[in-house]
Amino acid sequence: MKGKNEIENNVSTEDKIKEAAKKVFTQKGYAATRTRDIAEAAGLNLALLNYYFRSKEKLFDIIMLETFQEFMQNVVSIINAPETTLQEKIELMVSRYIDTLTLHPDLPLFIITELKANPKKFMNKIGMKQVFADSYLRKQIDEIRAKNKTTLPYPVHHLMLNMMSLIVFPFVASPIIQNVGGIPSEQFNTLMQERKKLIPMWIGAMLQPAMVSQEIKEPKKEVNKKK
Amino acid sequence: MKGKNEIENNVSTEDKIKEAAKKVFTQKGYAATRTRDIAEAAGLNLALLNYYFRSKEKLFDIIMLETFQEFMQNVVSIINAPETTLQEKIELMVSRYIDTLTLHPDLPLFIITELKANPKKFMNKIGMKQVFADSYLRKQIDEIRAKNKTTLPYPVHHLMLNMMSLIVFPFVASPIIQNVGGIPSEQFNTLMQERKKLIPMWIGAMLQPAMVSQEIKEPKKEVNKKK
DNA sequence: GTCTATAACCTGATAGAC
DNA sequence: GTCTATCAGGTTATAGAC
Repeated sequence: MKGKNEIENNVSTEDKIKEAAKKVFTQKGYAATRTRDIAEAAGLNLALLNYYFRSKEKLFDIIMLETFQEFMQNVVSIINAPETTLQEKIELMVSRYIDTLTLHPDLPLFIITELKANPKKFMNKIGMKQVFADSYLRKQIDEIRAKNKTTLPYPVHHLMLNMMSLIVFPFVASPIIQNVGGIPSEQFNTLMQERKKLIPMWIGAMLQPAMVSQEIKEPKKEVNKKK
Repeated sequence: MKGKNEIENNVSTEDKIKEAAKKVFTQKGYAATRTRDIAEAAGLNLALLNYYFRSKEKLFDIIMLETFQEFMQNVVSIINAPETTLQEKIELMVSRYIDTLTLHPDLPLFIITELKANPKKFMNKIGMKQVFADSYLRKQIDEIRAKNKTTLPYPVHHLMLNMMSLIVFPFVASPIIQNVGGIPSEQFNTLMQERKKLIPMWIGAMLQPAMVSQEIKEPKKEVNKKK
């Protein structure tokens, strides 16, 4: 169907459109992008979009699904590898996520926004309800807790949530960090590189049962406070 | 100008519009909301919007500014109180933020999205470049570090970022947590209540210099792993 | 398959009656 | 101040030439 006898610019029109669509959609969101933007970004005519994909919405759905799966796939494979230690898993996840998101910083905000705008639409098509609960990672954490003969003073899922928070939130909040905080994007990337080493360390600390009793040591204030 | 001699439903039309606008805008974002939605939510006519505020955009700008300031104000007052200890500040911030966001879970995503869509527009009007760097909280952290005669193995601003991540990210990601993770909103709120106690604990652990050396204790794997 | 021109529709904004 | 009716502009989708 493609690559007849012309030299072809290597990539099919359909893929050009998808590529451009992904770029514009992830950057501006569904509602704010006009099909014209996509056509322009692809260096193509508007009518082509409707020729290849029937409508803006249909095109969007494809992009959305692919993007989301790509995003999750990353974790799933790491999280379920039986040959890596817990420590390695954590380091791998942090590192790979930070690299991916440094290249595609718009991804998380895009996925979250569109999933929120249309939960029912994508809920079903995303067949992964209990990614974390069923994972090998989860099993390893449980093992450690058993081995150490201690119980974490909180449900385990907080840990996963914390890890994702520490990794993903800075990217999501980068409009604030960069514009309000006045940090240029170059410095932001450095910050995230630092976190590759720091986040596993922090997560490790959260796994320590001893941690519970630790209090912040600081000079006592003498001022009376209302309470 | 209002409340002439009619019984008046207590709240002025202008405020009805603002209230409805805030609700719809924060829920769907600027691009996806139609002025008709706002009018309907306010139980009023479309033309009224343009009568009171000149355009959709002008109305939006007002909402956006107010919302953002409200959001930041919360921190600033806590962060700069000289009479509370560091520990108290952290507990207060966590607790107050979680309460606010439980009531208005859309706020962070809204602010981030719109700030990203139009950085230049709001950058100037938001007069708070270095909220954290200049804060009393920052000063207290520095004091502790001096007192303990240790240096944290990372720049301090990570700490603030971590705290915001642990608090705010779950709300931002709630579309994923609730729809993909299959956690109902009631259970989500419980989760966040738990975190009121947990986050200060975790942040405390991050402040411990000893933390650095802690490694995760787990059974060693014998499997060869590629590297 | 790709383009131009245009139709069909939607949305923000206004005119004008009350 | 509030409403109904309508306009003006922009956006998606299609018809039809090449």
